[in-house]
Amino acid sequence: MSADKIADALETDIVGGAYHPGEELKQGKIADRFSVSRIPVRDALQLLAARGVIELVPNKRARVISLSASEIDEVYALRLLLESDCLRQSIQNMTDIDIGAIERALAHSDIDAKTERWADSDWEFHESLYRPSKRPRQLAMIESLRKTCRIHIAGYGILPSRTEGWLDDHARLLDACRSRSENQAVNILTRHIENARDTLMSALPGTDSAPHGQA
Amino acid sequence: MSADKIADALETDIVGGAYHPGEELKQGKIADRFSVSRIPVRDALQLLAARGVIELVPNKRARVISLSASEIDEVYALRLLLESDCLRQSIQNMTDIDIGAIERALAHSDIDAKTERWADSDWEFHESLYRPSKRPRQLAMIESLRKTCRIHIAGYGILPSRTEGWLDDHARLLDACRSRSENQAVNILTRHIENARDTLMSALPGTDSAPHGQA
DNA sequence: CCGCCTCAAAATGTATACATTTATACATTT
DNA sequence: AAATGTATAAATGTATACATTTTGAGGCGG
Repeated sequence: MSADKIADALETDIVGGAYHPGEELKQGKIADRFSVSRIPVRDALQLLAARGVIELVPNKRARVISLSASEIDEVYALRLLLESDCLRQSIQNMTDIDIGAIERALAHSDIDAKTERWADSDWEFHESLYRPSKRPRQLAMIESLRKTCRIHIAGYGILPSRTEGWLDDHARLLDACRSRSENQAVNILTRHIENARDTLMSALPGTDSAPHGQA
Repeated sequence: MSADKIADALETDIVGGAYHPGEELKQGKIADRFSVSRIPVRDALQLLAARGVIELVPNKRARVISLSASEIDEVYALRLLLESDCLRQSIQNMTDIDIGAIERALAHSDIDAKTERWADSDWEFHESLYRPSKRPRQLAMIESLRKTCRIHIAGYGILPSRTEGWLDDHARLLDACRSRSENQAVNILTRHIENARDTLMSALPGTDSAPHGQA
């Protein structure tokens, strides 16, 4: 098993909530688990650090990222900026074929609602929304920021209780795309993301139910 | 010499134009140069890949990034989005102390105009503009995108011939900050960045003087 | 003359062994 | 008992040696 595969496996575990934010990853343990030496494990950890999944300080143990409230707030501000712009670009380029792909992604996420695959399907839907923008780098940034959020959501055990509301947002986003209503789509998306932000913020350890307060 | 230092030294060389886009970096050569084994060199290369300075594919040689015209176009689109937003946030938080820091950075970049230190001073000025935004993550993204541009500018041997115009833009940006004119500042910044983009695009190998054409 | 295959040289990937740094537990002191 | 210093254990960083993959040159055939 090579560094890439190890990184992918670890990332799946981390975004799935098997490790919570701040938890340590020891090279030796991981090497044993995958039956390799520590060298490819080190490479894998570097890759995860590059993807923003773990934090790596020389001579210290690797840790799953753990963001403060204000850091999470900035991440969501960046998501609002990048995803809104991406959606605008996307709608401007959107063909009927793209609409079809979004419809399929919506149906798929409908099936996976309330299951453990929800997060994956949710991302697939948004990716289908953003892909027509033809902005691969921007899309990668968005995916990375979303992964950051997901690690915290999974790590703090936030259940997908509001899945219905989110599915509803998705359906309305699709409608806005069908009619090429840029502003309407961006409005829906903005509320969608702000909603997710507040859900996460109020579940943060230390802050008890303070939806978007201090910064 | 450890991985961090090696990465920093290599990055300085690359953004300084010692390597041009697409050029190969061989682990063995670098290891000899710094009198270490290939292990810390590999770590350094991973760090540079994480910073977006080189491209790293398993079993292949490391290469300095080399972006196509459309990729560079996307990078500038992202810069326009992120830097404009950052400047707005910054001006909203800006104190007189911050203004003073911008004034000093402007004076410093004035001194370094037309020297090889221009690029560093230019970044210092923009950093002083953006720092009051209190968006460290957004600032890091901007710095990374700018570094990407700088690698290509340096690698294709674009001389700082238009430095006076850019210094003028900086002075006008400072004025706009003094009067807290968000829109005016963003307008100046937008033209400033678009100007730099067109300068780079028309110097790209393969495209001869086509300022912002196909995408 | 161009394209393709083969094979040796070179570069990257990995395991093992060892050095260095960090962390934990324990004893000591106040 | 709390705080501090020290020693032992554990984890990370690096060098060397070897396996694997890529690459590039040369020869072969079209």
